[in-house]
Amino acid sequence: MPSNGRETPNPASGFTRVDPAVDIPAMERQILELWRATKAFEESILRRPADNEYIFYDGPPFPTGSPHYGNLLAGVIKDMVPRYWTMRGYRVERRFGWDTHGLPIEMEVEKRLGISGPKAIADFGVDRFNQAARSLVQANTETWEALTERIGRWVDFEDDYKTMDPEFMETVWWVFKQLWDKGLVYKDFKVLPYSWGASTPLSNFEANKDYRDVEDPSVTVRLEVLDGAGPVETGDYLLIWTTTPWTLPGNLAVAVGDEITYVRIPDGDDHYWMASSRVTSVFGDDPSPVASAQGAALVGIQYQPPFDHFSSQRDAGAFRIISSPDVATDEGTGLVHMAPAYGEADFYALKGAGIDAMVDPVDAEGAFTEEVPEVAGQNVKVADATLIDLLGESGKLVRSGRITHSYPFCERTGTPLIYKAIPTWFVRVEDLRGRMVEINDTIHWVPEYVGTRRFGNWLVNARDWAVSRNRYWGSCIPVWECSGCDEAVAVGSLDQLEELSGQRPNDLHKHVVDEIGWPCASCGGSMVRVPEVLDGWFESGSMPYGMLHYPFENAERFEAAFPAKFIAEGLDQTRGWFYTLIVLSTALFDKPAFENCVVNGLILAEDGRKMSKSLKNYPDPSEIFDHMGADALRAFLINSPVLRAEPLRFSSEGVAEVVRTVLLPMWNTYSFFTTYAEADGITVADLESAPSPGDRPELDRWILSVLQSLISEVNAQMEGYYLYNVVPPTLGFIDHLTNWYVRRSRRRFWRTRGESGEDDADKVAAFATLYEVLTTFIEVLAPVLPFITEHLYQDLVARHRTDAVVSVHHRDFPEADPGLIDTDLELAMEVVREVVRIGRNLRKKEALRVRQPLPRLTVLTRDPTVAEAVTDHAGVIADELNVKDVVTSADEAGLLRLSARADFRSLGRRLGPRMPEAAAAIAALAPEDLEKVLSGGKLTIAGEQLGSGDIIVERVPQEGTVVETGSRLAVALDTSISEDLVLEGIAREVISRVQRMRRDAGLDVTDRIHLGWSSPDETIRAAVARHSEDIGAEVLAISVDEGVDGAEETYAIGGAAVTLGISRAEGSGQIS
RNA sequence: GGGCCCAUAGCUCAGCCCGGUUAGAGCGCAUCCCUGAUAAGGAUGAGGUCCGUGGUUCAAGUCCACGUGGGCCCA
Repeated sequence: MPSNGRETPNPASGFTRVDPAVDIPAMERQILELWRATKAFEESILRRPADNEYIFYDGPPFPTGSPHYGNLLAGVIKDMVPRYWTMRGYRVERRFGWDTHGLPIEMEVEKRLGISGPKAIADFGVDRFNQAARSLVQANTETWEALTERIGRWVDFEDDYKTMDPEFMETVWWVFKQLWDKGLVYKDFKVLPYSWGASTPLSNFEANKDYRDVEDPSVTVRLEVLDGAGPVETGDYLLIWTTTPWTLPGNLAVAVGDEITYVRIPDGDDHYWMASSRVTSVFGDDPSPVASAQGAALVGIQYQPPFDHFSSQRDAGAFRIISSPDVATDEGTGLVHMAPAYGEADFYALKGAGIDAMVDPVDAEGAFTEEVPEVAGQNVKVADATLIDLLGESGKLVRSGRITHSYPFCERTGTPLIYKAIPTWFVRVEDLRGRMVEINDTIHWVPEYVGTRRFGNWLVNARDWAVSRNRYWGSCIPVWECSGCDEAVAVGSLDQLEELSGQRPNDLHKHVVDEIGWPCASCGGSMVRVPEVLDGWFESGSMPYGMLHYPFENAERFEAAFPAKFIAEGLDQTRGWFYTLIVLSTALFDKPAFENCVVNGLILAEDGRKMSKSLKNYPDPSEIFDHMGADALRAFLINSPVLRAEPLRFSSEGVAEVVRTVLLPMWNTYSFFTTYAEADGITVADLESAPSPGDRPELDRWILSVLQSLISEVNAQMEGYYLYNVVPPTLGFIDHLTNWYVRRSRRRFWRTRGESGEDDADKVAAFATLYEVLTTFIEVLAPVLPFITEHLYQDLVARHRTDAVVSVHHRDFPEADPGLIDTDLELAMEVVREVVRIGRNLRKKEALRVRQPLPRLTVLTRDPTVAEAVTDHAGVIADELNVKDVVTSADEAGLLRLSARADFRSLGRRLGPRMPEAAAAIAALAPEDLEKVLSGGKLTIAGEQLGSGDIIVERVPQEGTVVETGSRLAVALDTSISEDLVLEGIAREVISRVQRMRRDAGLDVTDRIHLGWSSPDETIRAAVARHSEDIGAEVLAISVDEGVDGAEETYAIGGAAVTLGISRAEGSGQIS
């Protein structure tokens, strides 16, 4: 493989002028064509050695709808990094992945089929339902492919992975079996939102979709204390309150808050306990507590439950007061009825109290079972009334009313939701927690805080993971249970399934697997698969293994390539993919699943709100592509706060800015190069014959040095995954290149070739330098701007070299050549640019246009390095600022005066409270004292010996001078304008006017003209006459004659008129 | 209710980790320059109670606490 720049050039190959006006989107579409035609992406992988892999994991998105900016952003990051490491010589495979299972897909399928809920799905047929889900997934992938390609993301859609592939699903079984064998899986109850209408638990997300204001019972119930202790006497009553009387048969405890104060209120012969702060809401304004206690003191007291159907549960610890941190006193009585089957907080409070009891007398359709015979068969909401009556009859009802409140409903069936304990499979994440935290510490997160704080905190508090879902379209929980005994088997492969059942299905979805069973090995009963499917996150967390069908295939490859070097996703994946990847990799391999993780923030619409299709508050991505192109969008996104995991307000203005500040300057430079290369007939052979960089003029060495510095900076940032630090130094480089190198070099490119050997050498050096800079710069930017860099590569490199690699993305990423870096030179040029900047500022302030030559510019400095930089570049400065002479001087008498202030940083620590006093004294120092300090002397101020390290002496211009100070120097302009200079200034004005006429006449930059002029003004006549030769040379006039003839224009210069006329000379248009 | 993040110019953001007295950039705006990159390019300028309150300190945009507003995630 040839390394960069070593391909065989076609020596005769010349360059073709490129129009500076560019249609970027059209150019990008051509590049897409080129990539397709040359299979550039596939090649970029194959040409890197297979034993030098860089592993990237692509987090699988749901194929619902079309990709939004968040997906595109993730795509850009996932493209830029692999492109970079590919250019660094690694083989970076990029297989696209699809998260094909899960609730969002099922919901979409239900919508399309017009059915809803488990009953409807069962009637429709799980097999047909799953088939519909599969078709939907396949149909939706196309828009993704189109937009992904358009943004320039190179990723393999052909060899993609899908979580619904049988191979992937088999690996998921294997993963589950690993956990099972390690004892990390268990089954328990989990309280979930439940729809009796649909006979199914819902996700929290679904449960939040339909809240309605409804009227419900509001009952206060008294529960008799059975074993009083302390201030609580036997026979006292605990007051509880609920809006769901149907949960009272399931009551197993009453909760208090440890810190809450409870009081004993007498009422007739009875005494009631409740939270002090809630007394008036129950008893009105005249409560007279006779005793009080903190909640913690009440814990353990036994009471008589509202109903006695489950009184045997007392042996399990039920019907006692327990403590719960969730008890609040903003409603109710501060004594909270606990029915663990019907409330998540209840469930955990009993667990926390060590009470292993649970009763659930409500069936799947929301009706009471025979366990509560009084209401058996009644729906819970219907049973409410009966139960309230029963409480009244038993004397337990204290108050009964109605309350209107907001309550969740089932979005699909319109029935009220209840909470209900559902058997659920868990992974023991809490056992893995410590190790997960340690493993997380080895991961490099960008930005860092996401990993160390946000994700780290999440890990420390990780709870066991509920991995089962009562759904249909997903990987199955591969557990078979015996109908007759406790036997349970986890199946981890098709081989095992075949061995057990004699069957080997080619699809592992629920409708197939549920049909498979075998006789129980211990009791001869039948082994039946449990009904649940796996959480989709379990599958995406299994992606590193599932993608390769590990361990059934690719075992060696996987082991060599795990963990991944790099992943990138949004901040919302903290609890999602990042988490499940780590849980599973820790459980299975005791390793992280990835080494570097780039986390991006959320993209908001320009108005700061979420992007919303219905609000139309953001431009369609394809609009951006059509108007400004993918490169601009990529650079905009990469350079934005989303790369720091912060939200970004998307604005197409920002994208347009990238076009203006990055793409157009690059294109302009490219156009500039090709224009003059063509005009001069520069060939590749000419470029090759240029002197080696070290022997070229300083300006060339300078820009090459700046380029090398940029290369080393970009490499450092990319190696650290700080993608957001790549664009800013690039912008700085573009400024150096266009506003200094090209501008300063222009005349070198124009000089007529062949007039002098010395000029030719300089010209070729300039062309070679600009060529090398451009062709290297595009390599640096190729990962960010894959299109424009490819275009330039094709035209500037590939065209001229017979065995060049076909794409810029196949080249090796540049590495900085320390031999070309000259920091002294870079520093000197900074000084020069500063002098020029200050000089322009001065001219502006003094209203002295640059076209008017001035006699002298003086740089005031005592720094020999600065003085040397100025002296060495006096010509450049003189040219830029149109002055006749540039000198340096250390003598600032009459121009600058000294001014002092304290160096707080060094003095503050030493002086402490005496600081303000010293600062005032320093500001008031006399010039002689300052001179003394400057020459190394010490002064006694505030009782301290202070020297040059403590006092900052600055020079400021004296009033009435044409002087301006910079950070390390001052610039003085001599503004006396002699007669000669006036004439020269006029000549420059004339040149300027003629150039404008040339442009307005549409002449080519190489066209020769005849110039005629006339003026009634003596001074102008003198000026033009004296400088006619210079004028002619500047405006490419082969004759300059008094008397106008042809197209003419009259201008005012310094209040006097001049008439100019130009005409194109015959035979012009030759090489200049 | 909890965790994390953010709040600096009209807009988008640096600066904050490690405190130092004149807070920067780009865009936009205004004024001007250049005219051989020209449907480009450049310079200069105006514009800031650094969200609020309190604290620590000789010194706070920067550190601490509390609050306000916004975001993400979780409950």
